[in-house]
Amino acid sequence: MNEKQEAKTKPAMWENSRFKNWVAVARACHLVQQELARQLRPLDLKTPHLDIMVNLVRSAGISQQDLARKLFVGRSNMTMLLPQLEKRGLVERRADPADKRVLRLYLTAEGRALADRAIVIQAAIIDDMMSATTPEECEMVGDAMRRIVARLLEMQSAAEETESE
Amino acid sequence: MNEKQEAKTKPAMWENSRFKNWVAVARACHLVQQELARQLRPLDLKTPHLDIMVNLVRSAGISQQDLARKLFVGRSNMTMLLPQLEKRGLVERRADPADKRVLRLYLTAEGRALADRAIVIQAAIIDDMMSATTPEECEMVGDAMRRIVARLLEMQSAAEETESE
DNA sequence: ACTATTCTGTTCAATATTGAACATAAAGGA
DNA sequence: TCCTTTATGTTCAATATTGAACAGAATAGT
Repeated sequence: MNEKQEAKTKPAMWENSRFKNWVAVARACHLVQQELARQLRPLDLKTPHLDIMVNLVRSAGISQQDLARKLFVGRSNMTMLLPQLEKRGLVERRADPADKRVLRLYLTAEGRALADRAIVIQAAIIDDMMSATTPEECEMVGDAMRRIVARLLEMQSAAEETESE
Repeated sequence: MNEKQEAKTKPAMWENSRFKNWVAVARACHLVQQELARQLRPLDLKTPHLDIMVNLVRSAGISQQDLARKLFVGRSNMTMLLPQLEKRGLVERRADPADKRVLRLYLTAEGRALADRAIVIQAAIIDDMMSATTPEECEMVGDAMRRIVARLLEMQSAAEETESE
């Protein structure tokens, strides 16, 4: 009831606690990205590159498509970014003999070494800022976010179905 | 083989609960942005435009610089985006008579009307996904995030000082 | 009053990201 | 087998974002 009223009446949107609290989440995300970008500058890495490399550490041999899906970005984005990393000798793309369409991705030794250094930096930032929470809070935030992600993925699938119809 | 190497070199960064939980936060933010962008498409609005207009609803007459600071983006970003909104007749930029450097920003009636429609959409998404949390959780997430933001702003100021020195 | 410094907004080049259209490879159905 | 559909990666144009360098206006120190 309260929520429905708020949704209709314009002025009190900022006192909607869900709205207000989410704004804080978005702000935090934005600032983390900026801080990470700043600290990665000496390594000549941008955050999207790090995202890719982090995933390759865990999922060597993944295809570009699957990597894009994991990162929630478009395939074309991978097509743009991966050749850069390949030219720097950080990533290797090997054709899959079984399916000639797919390119399988691997970190080189150099890529792995750089990824390790970058991950240390990223973990340090996260560790620092998350020390503003108690372990219980941190866990609860994570749980809540995983449920929210699940809900958003539902919305996403629903939208895709509606669109294809 | 590959997995054993991982376990040795990196003592499982992925099991660091702070890291893991933050990943969920980042994923949620990313997906919200996408869902919002999709639902704003019919209004021909992008999320950065909405961010600007939302802030102008609350802070009419703000300067470009102050707006950029509120949004944690560069001044040049405002210089790029605002003329677009001005040409569409959604935003007005008036020179400040007291200080000839600054441009003060206002929503037009049309801009206000469009902002209202967009805000309803945004609030609906947030309301939907945050319904995956209890009110207590939602409040706790907000509190934790505000502390994290404060910590990140400290890091930011520290970095700026170090740089200027 | 004058100079140096700071502040506001702009320009510009570089990069990230997206969606649509495309080409090729694989899979499925008749 | 042949045709249709689906999947993977690429190309391309459009847009967002940034940081550095800049011009003009205001401020402070002298």
